[in-house]
Amino acid sequence: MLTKDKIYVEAARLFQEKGYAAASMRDLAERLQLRPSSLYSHIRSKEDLLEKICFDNAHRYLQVMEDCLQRPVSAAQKVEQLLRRHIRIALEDPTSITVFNDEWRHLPQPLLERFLSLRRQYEKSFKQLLEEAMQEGAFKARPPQLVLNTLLSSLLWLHRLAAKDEKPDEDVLVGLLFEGLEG
Amino acid sequence: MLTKDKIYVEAARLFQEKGYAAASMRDLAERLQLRPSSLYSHIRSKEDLLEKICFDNAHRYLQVMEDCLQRPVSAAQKVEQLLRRHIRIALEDPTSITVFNDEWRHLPQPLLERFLSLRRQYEKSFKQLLEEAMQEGAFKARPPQLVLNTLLSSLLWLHRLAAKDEKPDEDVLVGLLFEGLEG
DNA sequence: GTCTATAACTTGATAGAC
DNA sequence: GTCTATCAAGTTATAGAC
Repeated sequence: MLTKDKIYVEAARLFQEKGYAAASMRDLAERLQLRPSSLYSHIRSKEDLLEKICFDNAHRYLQVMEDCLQRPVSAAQKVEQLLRRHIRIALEDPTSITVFNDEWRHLPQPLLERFLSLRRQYEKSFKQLLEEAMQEGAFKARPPQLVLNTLLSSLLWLHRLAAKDEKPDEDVLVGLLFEGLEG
Repeated sequence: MLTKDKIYVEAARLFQEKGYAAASMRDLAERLQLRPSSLYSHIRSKEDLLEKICFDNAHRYLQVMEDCLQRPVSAAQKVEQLLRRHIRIALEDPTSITVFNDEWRHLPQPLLERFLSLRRQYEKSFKQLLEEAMQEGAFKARPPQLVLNTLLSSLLWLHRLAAKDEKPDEDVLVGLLFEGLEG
């Protein structure tokens, strides 16, 4: 694996563990068994690391959204697929949801606006899908923004289980979201 | 209001906005129209600010838990009360859930362990309540840890609405958690 | 592409006048 | 209890030898 790629992988882990602001380039260098200055032969700045991590994941989620929208199934089934893909991404690559959700606010200013724009685009598609499913009668009619926020937030804890062997069951989790506590 | 209290209030807001690590004592002083050094006539350190915010909220949630456990109602109804109290706290004092959930990891080491102990205590009570409700047949039987994490996470977005006038409806949110998307 | 050395700056916190 | 002045340590990043 290229040193550059190793740096990005380790940076994502470090940002997840300590948060972007509390993570230092010294930390990062030490984990890679390099001197801090050597990092700069591969990357331009700490902010570049955050930028790549945030935007790679933003595009990944937008790609997932596109895939799900194209499927020839009902809106409710598209939502289910979307949730399942979210769960899988969170379990396979736990840094993704964390950085995507918690650390983007540290992006420097024109990037921050671009990032928020992608995020709004994603949320807009998701909300439309929820509204469709409600019109179909598959979902109970509720304010789509509230439902969207609740759904996305409810998956946020998944990344914490990264280290543990015991992964939560995808079907049970989807069941909980679809049927609620009362099931 | 005492200067000391103003400092704590503003610190909580600042930590919520920028995160503990990215928030500087200079930021804080400026918002209070003080010189940075003046802060230290009222508080001992930046860490003290985080400590108070985290532990005050930990005790507040434990108090809410105690209140709910003592009510002479079914386990499922206790869970509902607990969720409603969580929602109200998040809407009334949006810094609470945020700092309590995101910034505690920056507590210095013996405090961190004490904090996690309180948190485990809270989660243990909550899990027991969920298990009771499942045994009563009010809730579908699912791994309690999964349900707990999903519930607590699903409320995390509430703090973002702090500024907006439009607050989400408590009943709709509780309905979504109890009945799921399909309602 | 790694290293040593260091520049330029920000951080939390203190000393001491008023 | 606020201020000015300042410190010691930590930060990102660069220069230049090898």
